[in-house]
Amino acid sequence: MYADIIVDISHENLDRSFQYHIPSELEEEIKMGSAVVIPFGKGERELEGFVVGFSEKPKIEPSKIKDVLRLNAKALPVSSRMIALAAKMHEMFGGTMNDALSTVLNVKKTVKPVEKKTVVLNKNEEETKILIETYEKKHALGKVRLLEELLTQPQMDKSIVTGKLNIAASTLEALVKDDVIRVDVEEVLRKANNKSYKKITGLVLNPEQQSAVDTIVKDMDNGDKKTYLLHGITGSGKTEVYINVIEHAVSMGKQVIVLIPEISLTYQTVKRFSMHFGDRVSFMHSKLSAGEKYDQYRMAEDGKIDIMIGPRSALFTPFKNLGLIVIDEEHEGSYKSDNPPKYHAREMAEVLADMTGSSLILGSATPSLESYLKAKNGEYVLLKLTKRAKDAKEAEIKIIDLKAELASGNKTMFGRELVSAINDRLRKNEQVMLFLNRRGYSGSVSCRSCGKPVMCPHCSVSLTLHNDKMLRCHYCGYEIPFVKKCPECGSSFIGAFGTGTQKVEENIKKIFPYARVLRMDADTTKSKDSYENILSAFANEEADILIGTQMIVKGHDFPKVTLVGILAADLSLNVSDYRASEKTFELLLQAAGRAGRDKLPGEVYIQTYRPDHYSIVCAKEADYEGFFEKEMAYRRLAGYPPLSHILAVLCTGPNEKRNEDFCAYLAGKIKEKLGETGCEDVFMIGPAKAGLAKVTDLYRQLIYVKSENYDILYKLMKFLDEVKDSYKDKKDELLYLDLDPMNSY
DNA sequence: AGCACGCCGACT
DNA sequence: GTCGGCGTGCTC
Repeated sequence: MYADIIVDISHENLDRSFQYHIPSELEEEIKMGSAVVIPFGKGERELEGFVVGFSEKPKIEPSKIKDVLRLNAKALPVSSRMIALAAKMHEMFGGTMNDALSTVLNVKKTVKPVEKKTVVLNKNEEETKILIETYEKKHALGKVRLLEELLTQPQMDKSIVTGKLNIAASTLEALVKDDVIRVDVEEVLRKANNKSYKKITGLVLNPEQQSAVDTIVKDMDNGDKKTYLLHGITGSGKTEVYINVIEHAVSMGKQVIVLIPEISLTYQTVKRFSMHFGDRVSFMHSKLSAGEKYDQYRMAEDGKIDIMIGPRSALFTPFKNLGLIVIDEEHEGSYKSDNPPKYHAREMAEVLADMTGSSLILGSATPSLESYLKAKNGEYVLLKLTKRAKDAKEAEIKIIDLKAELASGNKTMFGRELVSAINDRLRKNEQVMLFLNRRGYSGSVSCRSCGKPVMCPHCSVSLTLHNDKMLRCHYCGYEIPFVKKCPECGSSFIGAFGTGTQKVEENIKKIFPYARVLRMDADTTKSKDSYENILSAFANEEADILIGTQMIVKGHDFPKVTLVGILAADLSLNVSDYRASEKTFELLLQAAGRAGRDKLPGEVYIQTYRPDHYSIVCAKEADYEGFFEKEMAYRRLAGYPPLSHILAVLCTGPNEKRNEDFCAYLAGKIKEKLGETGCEDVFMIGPAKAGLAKVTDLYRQLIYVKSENYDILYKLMKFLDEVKDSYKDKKDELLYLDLDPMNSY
């Protein structure tokens, strides 16, 4: 009997299985997914690997095949379901099989359990008293101290004994040896969700929520596994729907995975769910320690929890009886992985749901075009929530035309209506959120004489001015003091253009000197708890105005916020990315959703130079349907996803010329390949300098290949992955392949 | 990845 | 003459 084994080294040359002979004594134990130790290479060095298949016959000359050494005791065995999931991921999104395996096995190693040690008295009272006397005679004061303490309480934490009582380890050992005491060891699982929350029961649902729940529950009862797109406006209570459906799934003995877009949303989501499901809820994300991760993994496997919450990686929780997957804010770009395998959590969730017969709920106020299209085509069941829960009314959205403001002499960054609205809220003791999608003090710094912006020497972007008088690159972190003279022409007419959150904060403090202002962006949230601190300070009404970048718009619930100002809606609209309109629309609706979430009515001001752009007009009307139609028409015309597909081929390297040559070589290969298969409807764009032509001193060349046929692009991706090594002059050049990219390069 | 083999330059 | 540079190739 032979096993196909993947070695635990992530390298292309090793990205295949190797056949090993299974010694007869291991035949019983080795299973699909077993972690094994194998001899590898000339040096017979011992490597770890995973069994991904079995075969009766040797595929190569039998004398070359070595024996499996043993099972890898340190590693967790992987269920064959996870191996299959990894294989599917590898197949769908490229990368090495090992990358796929390590993504799926986000917990690989067993970690020593935390042990709770208790010192227990082994003798009765009389015997102990006699012992104390004899020890006193021997001047064994430590033993006396401990035994006297144990007479009052026969069981003590070892940490108290060695700590507070200051008993030496040798003293304990001696007593254990003489059978006077014993030390009991108990394994303690590190609970990630270690807080307890007030329990809530009996949610009252409005008719829309109830009907959504009923639809899903009915299908579940009938064993009908489906995917649902829950399209609910902000504040419509999607979470209540999740909770009710989860309750049903759990009552059927099923387990549930809930995906959230970001680690930062973990705390509030866990709190929400724990209030209903108590300690049957846990969470898992990359910031947990290895031990914590391992214990969450075990708790899931042992059925000690029912609900796992977390970002992308939580999808791979090893539940025995998975019945439901929920993906909240399914439109979020963060569900697509940045590093290989560049998988999309939504698509992997579909695979996993198919494999396990689980239901899948995708929830969003602004569904991705991909999902909405599928819902319209009947692939997903569309469920709508059109009313805000808790009798809250939808916020009123107003547009401020910055062109008109400028024409009438207002040169500030705040429209007059917005200023008076802020004044009004400050007077009424209500809260305001101001949103600007650019951190730092201002945008670029450029010379008024020669017109050249000050650039980062390592990346092809202009430096951003911060209020500590430093110019910083937001891509590589390079910084220099603010230059007084233009580095190009020496002119001293140099100035900063555009506005960042720091400048907004400064100006707001000037206009409203008495307002208490908080700012939240990448610069103020560097330390571990800063994120939570700022949000809780604002929630506790320790501030009147919260200024921030997009991180403030996601899912937070501040009942006292009645005014949201979007200072420059155009910032996200003007980026060169085919998703710009979609992202802007999402952002505007999400931001608008922060206003008036409770009893107080909300108001939203959108400042823009392009008041007629459809993503702004549709956001004002909260008209998702209208936006969808217009955006789909644009995508159809331009041949963009979801109607068409794109393969991004990015080449990087430290030498500009060599990198260009490498990319040109690949472009030639693409042409050859396409000519060969005779595809009419495949278009290659490029090669050309990427939008970001240089990052951290690496030059970037880009090719886009578009086609309506996903298969062709997929095959092309595999093909490029194979031929890239046939380029002879390749040195430090790297190739990145991304199918239907979520961000622009 | 990591290790061995192999074919050329400066040294005890 | 040899030691060691790292380019090349292979791993069941």
